[in-house]
Amino acid sequence: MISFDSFLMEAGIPIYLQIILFIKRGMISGQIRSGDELPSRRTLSALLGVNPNTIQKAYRMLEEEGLLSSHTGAKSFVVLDEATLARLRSELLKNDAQTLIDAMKQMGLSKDEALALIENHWN
Amino acid sequence: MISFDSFLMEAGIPIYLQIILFIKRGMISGQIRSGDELPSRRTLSALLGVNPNTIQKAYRMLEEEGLLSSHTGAKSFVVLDEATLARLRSELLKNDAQTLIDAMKQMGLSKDEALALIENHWN
DNA sequence: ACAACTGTATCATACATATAATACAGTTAG
DNA sequence: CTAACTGTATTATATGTATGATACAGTTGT
Repeated sequence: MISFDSFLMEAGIPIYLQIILFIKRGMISGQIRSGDELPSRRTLSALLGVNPNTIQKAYRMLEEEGLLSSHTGAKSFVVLDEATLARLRSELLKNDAQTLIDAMKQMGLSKDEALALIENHWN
Repeated sequence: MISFDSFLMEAGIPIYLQIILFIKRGMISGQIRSGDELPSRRTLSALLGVNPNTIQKAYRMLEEEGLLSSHTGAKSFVVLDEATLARLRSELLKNDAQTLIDAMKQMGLSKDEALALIENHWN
């Protein structure tokens, strides 16, 4: 069963999007693999202190993207092939990198200053 | 007059927050300085294609944070001292760095992999 | 003085997000 | 079989975000 122990709520971003991101990043890291069972909507709802409908919204969007399989009565599980995993990895990494780079450039930092900033804050 | 030429709308984040961030980052870069006049609510509204009330919300929050001064009838202008600027710089840089680092760690990247990612996407 | 601009305030509407309370249909384990 | 769990659907309510229209008060330049 997938663990949500390290899930931290972040203000400003919709909860259902945070859940989607958390699961996608888990897939990229290898902690979440094809065939893995997801916690039920009600279980995750209780675990995170979030309304079941919000969990359902996140799961539904993941299903529409083809990343999980859901059928009435049965537990939902992850569906992943190598091509999809590569696409996910590429999309998320590129987006995260570009977001930081745009912010750094707008604040007038050089590449080296940005790299040093990440270096210093890593631990 | 402060320029908003390089302002790009980003999906998913409230517009008024994007405007606030844009202005704060301009302050950090030195492009926006104490005493500078801001575009009027109506002018910026037309420039960005955004409702005047949304601009007002952003300006109002900046004023509540003490970063600008507004008085009925007169143009609003930036209010900045060195201590505030240092606080802004520290807050935004730390937040941006930590956001990226958390994402990279969750996806299982090492520090060197993260640094290489930024390095490769900088240009 | 006056016209044209400022900021400010209010009202209505629409959509997205999140919660709450139910209900029902399909599955799975004891 | 049956109880307890699944997913799914519906309805209602509240809040935040964004738009649109309008009004009024204070300023600034000519």
